[in-house]
Amino acid sequence: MFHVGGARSALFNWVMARQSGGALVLRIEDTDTSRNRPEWTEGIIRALAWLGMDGDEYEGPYFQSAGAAQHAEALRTLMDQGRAYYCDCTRDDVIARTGDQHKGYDGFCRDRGLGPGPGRAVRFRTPDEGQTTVVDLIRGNPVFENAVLEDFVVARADGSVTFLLANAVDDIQQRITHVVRGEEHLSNAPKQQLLWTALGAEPPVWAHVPVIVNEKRQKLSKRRDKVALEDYRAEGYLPEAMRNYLMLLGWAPSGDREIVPWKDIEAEFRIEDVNSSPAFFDVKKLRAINGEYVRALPVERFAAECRPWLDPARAPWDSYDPAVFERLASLAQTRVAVLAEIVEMVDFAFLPEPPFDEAAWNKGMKGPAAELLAGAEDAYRDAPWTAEELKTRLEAVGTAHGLKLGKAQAPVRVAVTGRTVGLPLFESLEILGRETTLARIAAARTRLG
RNA sequence: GCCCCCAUCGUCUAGUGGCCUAGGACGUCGCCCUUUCAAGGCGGUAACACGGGUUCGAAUCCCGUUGGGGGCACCA
Repeated sequence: MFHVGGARSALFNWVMARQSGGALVLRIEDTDTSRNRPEWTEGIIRALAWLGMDGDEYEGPYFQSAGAAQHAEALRTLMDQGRAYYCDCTRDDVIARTGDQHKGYDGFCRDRGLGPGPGRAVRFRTPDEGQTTVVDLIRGNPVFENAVLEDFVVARADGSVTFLLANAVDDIQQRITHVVRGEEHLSNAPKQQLLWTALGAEPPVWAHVPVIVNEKRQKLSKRRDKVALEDYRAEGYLPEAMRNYLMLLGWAPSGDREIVPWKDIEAEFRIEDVNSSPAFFDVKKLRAINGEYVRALPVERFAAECRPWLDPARAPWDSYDPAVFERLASLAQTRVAVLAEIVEMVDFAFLPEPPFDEAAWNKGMKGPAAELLAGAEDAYRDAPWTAEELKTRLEAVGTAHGLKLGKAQAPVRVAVTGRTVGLPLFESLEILGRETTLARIAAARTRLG
């Protein structure tokens, strides 16, 4: 599962790396062995590739767990400097003492001089005074009082180091100059910076990207919101549209433009211009933008992009004819905003029977539907099978009943396609062919009684 | 509770002291086109959270208020 927020951060990182000629490094932060799956990495790589980031666009992936030796060494350095100490407090101990779940560590073991042992973690001794200023390209330079920074854990009781330390060590070693990540990490920045300094390095420049929120203005969460890039991909959002939209969240290209070629984005983007307030993930807008991209596709490309959704393995029909779809594609292109929608747009042509929908049937078969269908059947039996002719003949049938084409076509549409709305009717009939069309009209007449 | 952040139409944004009776896009509404539905065209709707300053002048700068958000794990 690749979170859309992560995707946006990745995009920002990517663009910045390309602009500066620097390298983008992909690091899998797997220091917590208890919650890690190798296949997740594959998913991340696949998602990045879908967005346009092939393996040659970044260095790595590096696995953080592979650096355990250096992490351990850094830990020793901190111990030797007296910047870290052993602690045997459990979380419950701390809460019992402070009476507050969210108060952070109280420094109980700071000067107990504990040695290593089972159940003992290592905490970093944060300075009692002074301030830590985080140089952040997006939110100015937030200042943190060192005194309010708790003594955080840098190594677990089992000896493994935590994310904070591992990151600092790896960042220093990989000579990271810019850290661009979600705002939820902002409060980690001063801690990590303290670590960088303690390890003798000059801290990087940060950019904490505002979170993406839902309609209730809360950070998008896997639990309650649709956040997986893969889900959008499966619905038929185009990667070009997705990355264009993601870049629009918190940033805007020059001029009154929104649909912008990627090369322009790459040329114009500046992390300093990213808004510092949270942005709502508006699927309606995403959809609109996707529609623009879909319509801009050459029709052959459009047809090719639709293929996965039409494949009998996935579609509700057993077999389908690519030649038929090719003829329908141009009719469907302006009517599809998200590729998955192609299925119900053209299913009438591949299903043995038109799909039946009670509401559609009732709506389409109102009034003189029976007479209209009878008239159409007669008119079509020997008609030259062209859309033009089919239209003219049904028009005449309608006129005989005092109806305009808009009304007269309704029963035929429902009889043949099963729906009240859809592709242009006469063109569809032409492609469907006389035999099927007539058979469906006859079937509908029977059903009508 | 503590730390940090944020605040322009419903939404994403433009705007960096006069060009702003605040622009664009999505949404929404209406009209046109029309074989349904889209697409397309035209038009409407709708915002500087509030209160104080600073200034000749403030959406833009400062302070406060209110409101929202993020974080406070031996997760990352």
